[in-house]
Amino acid sequence: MKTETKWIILGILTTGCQTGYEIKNLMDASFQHFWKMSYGQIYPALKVLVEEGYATQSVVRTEGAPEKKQYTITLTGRRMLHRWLETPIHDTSVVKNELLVKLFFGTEMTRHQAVAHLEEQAELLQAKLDVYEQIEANICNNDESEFWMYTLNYGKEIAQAELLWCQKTKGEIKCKSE
Amino acid sequence: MKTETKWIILGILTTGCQTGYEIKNLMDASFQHFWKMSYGQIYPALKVLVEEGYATQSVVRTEGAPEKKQYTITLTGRRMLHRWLETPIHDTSVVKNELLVKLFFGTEMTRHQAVAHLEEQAELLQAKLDVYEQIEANICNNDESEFWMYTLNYGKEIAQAELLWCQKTKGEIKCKSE
DNA sequence: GGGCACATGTAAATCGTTACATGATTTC
DNA sequence: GAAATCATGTAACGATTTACATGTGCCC
Repeated sequence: MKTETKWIILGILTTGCQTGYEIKNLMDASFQHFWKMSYGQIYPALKVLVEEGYATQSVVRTEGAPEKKQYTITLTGRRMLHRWLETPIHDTSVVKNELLVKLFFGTEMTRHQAVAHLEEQAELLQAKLDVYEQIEANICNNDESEFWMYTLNYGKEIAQAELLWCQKTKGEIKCKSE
Repeated sequence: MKTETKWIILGILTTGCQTGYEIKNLMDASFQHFWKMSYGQIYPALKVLVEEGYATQSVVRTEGAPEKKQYTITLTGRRMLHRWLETPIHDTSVVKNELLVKLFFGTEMTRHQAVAHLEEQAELLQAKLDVYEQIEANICNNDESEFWMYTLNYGKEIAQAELLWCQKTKGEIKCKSE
């Protein structure tokens, strides 16, 4: 079990999410632009956290609802989380950018093709930006959302920069073909 | 074998690199900011490419140098590469940003800690930018480097945007603590 | 002789995704 | 009664990293 996965799940337990399902929802809603996880990672990680004493599990049976397993972070768990949060960030960045890879091999395609890729990417980025704007419009800017806002800002600003680069590069590629 | 890995190796074969070792070197020198690969992927991929008829292998024995295996892309290989280059880019982005994750859990650390992370990151970004500048200064701007330059520009502009965000966020975090 | 650059490769372990299995309740 | 949402989980597969094994030739 990669340690980061475990600590991130543990961290999410401090945000009000208590079940695997809720964790996955939070991931998809607020986290997906900087980290992704599947059920195949979440449920086993929760199990491990309980085994190690960093979280406790309780089964909740509500009438008129499916049974669910609530997880709560323990004191030891919180201490370990803080320890992880304090440690310096090592470059985990597993970057895979297919657009840049294909563009790198630009001499093997037509300029028209390269431009088409950039245009498609620009559209996707614009859509991403629109989503971010919508999210921002829908949250009340309270104390609890402070740190989330920083990560959202990151997403917005990087997408913006990517969009600008797309436009600029498109222009340069067209320019050179004349 | 993930198809992308194979096509990327095949693409690199068109850039003048002919051995696994050279491919790895190119990767580390020009590619590392948007895709990474280890020998454990490169050598098996080369083997597969030969098996599928997309590349040929020849063993070269030079006096006073270790034996090496040169790979050359075949006509079929080039045709398949072009086909891959033409296909639309699907979002492969496997983003893992530990800084954003830790910042997301900002309420679980001191503001001082959060700022420290941002400062450390800013330094790393500045170092990255310096490396990019140096690379740019050392290459002659000929036709062959055109597409590589675009990917380098991407790296520079995104790093720049990240740096700005670091600075801005640092300010906001400090501001709120007073 | 030590260290470095060149050069190739694999096995094991780890990590992560996908697809599947299951089943309750609610809404249309 | 169909579809959507809530809810949990795993097995198989695929991808990737890490560590190891091996050897040459050159320079100090």
